Amino acid sequence: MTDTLRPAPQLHLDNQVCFAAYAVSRRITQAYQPLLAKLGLTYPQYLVMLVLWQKREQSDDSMRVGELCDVLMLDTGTVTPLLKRMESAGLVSRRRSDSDERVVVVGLTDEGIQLREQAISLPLEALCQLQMPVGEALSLKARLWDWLRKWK
Amino acid sequence: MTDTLRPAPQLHLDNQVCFAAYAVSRRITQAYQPLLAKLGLTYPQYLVMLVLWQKREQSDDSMRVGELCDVLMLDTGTVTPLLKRMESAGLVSRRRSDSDERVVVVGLTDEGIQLREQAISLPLEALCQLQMPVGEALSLKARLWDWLRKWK
DNA sequence: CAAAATTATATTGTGCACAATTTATATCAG
DNA sequence: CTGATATAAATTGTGCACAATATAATTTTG
Repeated sequence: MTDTLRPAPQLHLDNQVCFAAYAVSRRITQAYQPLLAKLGLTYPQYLVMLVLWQKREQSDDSMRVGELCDVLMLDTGTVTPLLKRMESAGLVSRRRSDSDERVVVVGLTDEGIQLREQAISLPLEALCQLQMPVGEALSLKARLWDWLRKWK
Repeated sequence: MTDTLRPAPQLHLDNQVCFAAYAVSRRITQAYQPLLAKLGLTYPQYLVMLVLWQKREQSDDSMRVGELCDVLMLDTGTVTPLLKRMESAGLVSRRRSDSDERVVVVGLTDEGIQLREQAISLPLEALCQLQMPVGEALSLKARLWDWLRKWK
């Protein structure tokens, strides 16, 4: 047995930004999970739908895989299989671009568009689930987006 | 083709607390990853080491699997295989408790204790990696822990 | 004390995350 | 026009996360 270690507060769990962010993120995702299950979506799949629904508000829901990766800050190794599962589920379509055969364009199916109706109330329901006041959510959101803009 | 959708700002990606938290968490983990690779640790493995190192500052680094799950807010399906990999790597030991055969007690090996030396400077290096001032880190940390205490 | 309920961990199966590599297409330099 | 370079996705492999279930030991109850 080695001696007791000299305290190093910077290594204590409750002094870690990293763990706090990780725990908060998982906790929020957990609140969404049962709500999303009703729509047959996983959490990352929901994020893809958010992006495509938002794009469609401008009459165009098509998007390159690479754009999706950029917006969600995920890589193709995550996104490609994710989109394939969503395609099998009938929510999105995937096709090669005509102008550039390297590019794959993703779009919503009718079913994918319809699903938005059931998602409209979801963000608010998630806050309820967490017993988290809307003001608190807005303020934490602002703080985290500030951080992302500066250090992503 | 269906019509353009009526805008629903609550479904826009940049209005989601959930996505902001998820992106921040992954971004911070990414900063740690190359530093941890030098120590042969993954990020969740590092968190386990933090907990055990901290416990050892009080002369006792043994901990039940269930305690580890509680502290890290993870379930056994995540932690059990994680600990097995760490055991194979020679960082921790796992043994059944004598007093209660259901319980598995985890402890640090000598190698696991030694590894702390190389981790001492890691939190600061991660902030450097992110170009994130210490003050900013402290303040974000405080904010996230506040949230966890209230809504975990 | 024996059956029932509880507790602690492990197992199984699905779906991310992401590094590293591969495949295919497009662009550029000479 | 052709070889070199760059770009876009897909593939491969490892390690989480977590729901659901299983296994096994302990405690509680009648």
